[in-house]
Amino acid sequence: MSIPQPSTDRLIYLARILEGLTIPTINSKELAAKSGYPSDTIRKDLSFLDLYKTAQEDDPESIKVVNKHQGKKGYSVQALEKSIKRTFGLDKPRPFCVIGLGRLGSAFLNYQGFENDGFNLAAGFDASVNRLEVLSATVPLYPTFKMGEVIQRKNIEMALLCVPPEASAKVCAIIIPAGIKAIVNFTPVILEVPKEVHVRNVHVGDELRILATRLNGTQ
Amino acid sequence: MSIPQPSTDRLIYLARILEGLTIPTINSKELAAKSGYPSDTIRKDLSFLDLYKTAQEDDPESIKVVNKHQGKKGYSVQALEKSIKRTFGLDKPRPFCVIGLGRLGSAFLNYQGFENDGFNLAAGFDASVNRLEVLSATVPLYPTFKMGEVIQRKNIEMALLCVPPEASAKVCAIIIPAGIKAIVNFTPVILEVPKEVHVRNVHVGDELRILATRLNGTQ
DNA sequence: TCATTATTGTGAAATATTTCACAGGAGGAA
DNA sequence: TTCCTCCTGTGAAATATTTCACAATAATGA
Repeated sequence: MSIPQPSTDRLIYLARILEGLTIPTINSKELAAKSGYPSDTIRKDLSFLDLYKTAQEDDPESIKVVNKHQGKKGYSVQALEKSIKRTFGLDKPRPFCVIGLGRLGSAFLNYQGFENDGFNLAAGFDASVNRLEVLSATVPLYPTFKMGEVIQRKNIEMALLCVPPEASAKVCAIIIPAGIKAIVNFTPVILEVPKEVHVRNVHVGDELRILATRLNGTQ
Repeated sequence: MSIPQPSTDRLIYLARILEGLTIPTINSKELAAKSGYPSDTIRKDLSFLDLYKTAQEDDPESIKVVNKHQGKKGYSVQALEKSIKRTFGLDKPRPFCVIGLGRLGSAFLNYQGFENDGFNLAAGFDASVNRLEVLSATVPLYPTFKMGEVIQRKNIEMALLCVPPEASAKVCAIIIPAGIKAIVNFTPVILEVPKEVHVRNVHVGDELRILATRLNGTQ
């Protein structure tokens, strides 16, 4: 029995909220206020988690405190966060790469949050050797012609695609055979990929459009 | 009777696909192949549009060609794109602003696509006067202390929030009373806003996490 | 012209998701 | 301890969304 996609999305958002908290416990109403989701929906979502299991493995003594009914206290923030990450396999870091090191791509080289997010930036690629020489990063950087080989060798399955629009199709033709299974696409191009490859498009114009429909009262 | 949110999201994505096409017509199966959505779902989504109306107002003669059954030809790409934009009020440009002109925020000052997306970048704001002097842009730039006044005077309702995380709450406290009703939030902070203000979070870490759950086969 | 074929548009059925509502258990007060 | 209150966890009901399936209709070709 699998977790519904809308629940998955909400739970990942809740994990982000929990990460930012310093209090020890929180109840479903407080989570509702912070997230904007109804507390019923949140409780239902949480019922898909392996809360009990997490508690048990971490510390058998803590079961009572960590989960199942806790009377008036709500949930342990820490246990909840762990449980969400564990349920979705986000507790062991996955390697990923950045392709295209222009304004946006190179900004990711300096972003300090990926470790905490559960990911490991394992490589950066760019077509311009000049650019690679100018950039200083703790991450290993490679020219495009080594991309396929490096992805394969390092077992990288995820990529941030930050190349100019005209390069996106060519890049996909290299990285997908090399083993990439998930792409965060920052180009405005619609990628045509096999259906086993997952894509999330990040497009400011579309975000603005979705918001605009809400301002309209259409929808 | 309103259009379901999932349909709205898909239609906006379809509009993006249609913008990139040079062919005159397309059918639901071809749209399915390009978008990844089932053709039935697409046809159902399109049934919410005011296709007929669009054709009529643009050119009374074109009704037959533009929509309703077209036999084996499918839809007019142009008419479909227009209809989606019209249905959601995306056909007249809306002003918006960029707040925080660091790496990411300043990149938006040079992005050429907003006009085409249906938006008008009307102002940029940053706390650092030095930074404002260095940046060259066709967009008017202002220091933070003028933000509330400018937003109000220009009737700006939408903002891209690109400030450092610790500044986000303070900024919201200024821009929301000034009239901002929709925010694309690029900070990793969960914004606490009144429920009439719409927020879309753009968070690379969360995108990676959602993709990771799919690689897992969880969900 | 007329038969054939491809494709739309959409009610109705199937499925999925959200909301409800309440039993049951835990904390707190006296 | 005992009662009271609050909050969880979850089936069941309500609602929403997706998929099905097919009548209607336009393009094509004989």
